[in-house]
Amino acid sequence: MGRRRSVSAGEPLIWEDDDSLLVANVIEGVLKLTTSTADGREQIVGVAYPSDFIGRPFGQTSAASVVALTDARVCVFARNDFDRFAREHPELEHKLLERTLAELDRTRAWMMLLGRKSAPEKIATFLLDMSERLADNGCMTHTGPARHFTLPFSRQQVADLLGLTIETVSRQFTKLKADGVVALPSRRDVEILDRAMLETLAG
Amino acid sequence: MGRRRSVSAGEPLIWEDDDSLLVANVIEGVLKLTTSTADGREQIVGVAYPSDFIGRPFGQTSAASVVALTDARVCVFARNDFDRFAREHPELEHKLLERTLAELDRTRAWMMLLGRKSAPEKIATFLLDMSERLADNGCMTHTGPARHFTLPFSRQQVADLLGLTIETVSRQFTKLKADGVVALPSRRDVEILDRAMLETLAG
DNA sequence: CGCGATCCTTGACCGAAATCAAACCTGCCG
DNA sequence: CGGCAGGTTTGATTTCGGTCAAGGATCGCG
Repeated sequence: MGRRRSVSAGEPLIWEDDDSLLVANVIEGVLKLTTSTADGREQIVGVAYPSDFIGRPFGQTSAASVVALTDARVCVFARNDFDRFAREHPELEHKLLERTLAELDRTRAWMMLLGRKSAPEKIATFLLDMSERLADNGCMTHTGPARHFTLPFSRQQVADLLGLTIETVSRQFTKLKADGVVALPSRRDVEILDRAMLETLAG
Repeated sequence: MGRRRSVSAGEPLIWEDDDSLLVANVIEGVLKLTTSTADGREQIVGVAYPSDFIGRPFGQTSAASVVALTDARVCVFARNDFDRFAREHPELEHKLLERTLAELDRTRAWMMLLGRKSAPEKIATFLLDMSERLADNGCMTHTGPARHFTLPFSRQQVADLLGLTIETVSRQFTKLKADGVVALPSRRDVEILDRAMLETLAG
C-alpha cells in the first residue's frame, strides 16, 4: 500500500483548505508547507525533507498547502486508509507522535524568530539552520553542520520563510558576503566562511 | 497516579532548557509557553487552557518555559512514568497525537500572523481568537464566540504573543475603542461591539 | 550564440512600528 | 484617606524594513 509519486519542482501536492484526502512520506526532495492570506501574502510554515511526514491525519482539512521546492518523490496514502491503518498499529502512531512533537518544537523555535528577531538575526539563524538540516539528509556525505550547501529556496521563498521581503533578504545576503561571513558562488549556493560570526549574529 | 498541584498567577511550572522532568494536564486556569533570547526578548509560543496537555514527552529537554497566567490547577506526572504508561496505552497515545496535531495546526496559523500580518491585523486576529478560546473553556456559560471576556494576559503578554511592543498594543487597543469596535471596561475586560469590523481588520 | 523570461540586486524614499520619555491610572496597603 | 508601585497610556522621535523603481545577472531555449 502507498503509491509512489513524483512531483517536479514548483508542483503542488496538497492545497490549503483542501479536504484532507491524502498523507505522504517524503522519499526524496524538499517541499514547503505554506499558508496564505486572501490578498496573496504567503508564509512558509514548514519544510519537509526526506523521511518527513506530510499531511493531516485525523482531521477534516489540511491547514497548509504543500508544494515541491525541488523535484521530489513521495509515497502517498489515502487519508482514510492511513487513519485506519495507524489506529491498528500503535508503533506507527507512536513514531508519528514523536515526529509531530519534534516538529512542534521546531515550529515554536521558529515563532521566536518570526516574532522577535531582526532581519540580520533571521538570516543568520536561517543559514545555520540550513547548514544543519541539509547535512542530515543525504545531501551531504559527512554528518554535522555543512560548510557548503545548495539552498532549496529562491530568494522569495527565503523571504516567505523568514517573514521578510525579497529585497531585505537580498540586502542581508549581500552584506554577509561583503563582510566575508559567507561566500555565494551562485544564486543557490552558500559557503559559510565564519560560522562563529554567524552564530553571534543569530543572537 | 498524577499529583494535583496548584500554581498561582506568575509562578513557573517548567523552565526552558530544563531537563524535561514532568508533564501535566491543565485542570483549571491558563498558562503560557514561552521562549526567550539571551538578551531578554520573549515570545509566547503557546497558551494552555483547561484540558490541554503541557510538557514534552519522549524528549530530553523542553523547548519552552511554562508559567501560569492565572491561578491554576494542574495534574502533574513524572515524565518517565508518563512515557512508560503512554507506550502501554495506545488509546492515550492516540489522544495525545490528535491533540498535538491540532496544536501544530494552531501554531502554524499563528506563524502566518507573526510573519505576515500588520499590527492592526494582529490585534484584531488576537481578539477574535480570544473570544473563541475563552468561550470554549468553561469561562463562558454559553458556547460559540463570546461578546465579552476577561483577558488572561497583561498588555506586555499580549505584546509577547503577537510579536509587538507594549506601546503598539496599547495604541491599537485605544484606536479600536475610539472607533467603537470594542469597549474596554477595565484593563483586562474586552467587549466586542462590532465583530464584523474586527473580522475585516483581521484580514 | 542571442533572445527573452525570470530572478536577483541596488538605490531612493517612505512609513509602520520601535524606542525613548513622561505622565497617568488603578489597585493595594499602611 | 494618602502614597506608592506596577502597569498602562500618550507623545515625540528614530529606525528598520517595506515599497517603488531601475538595472543586472542567469538560465532556458530556439
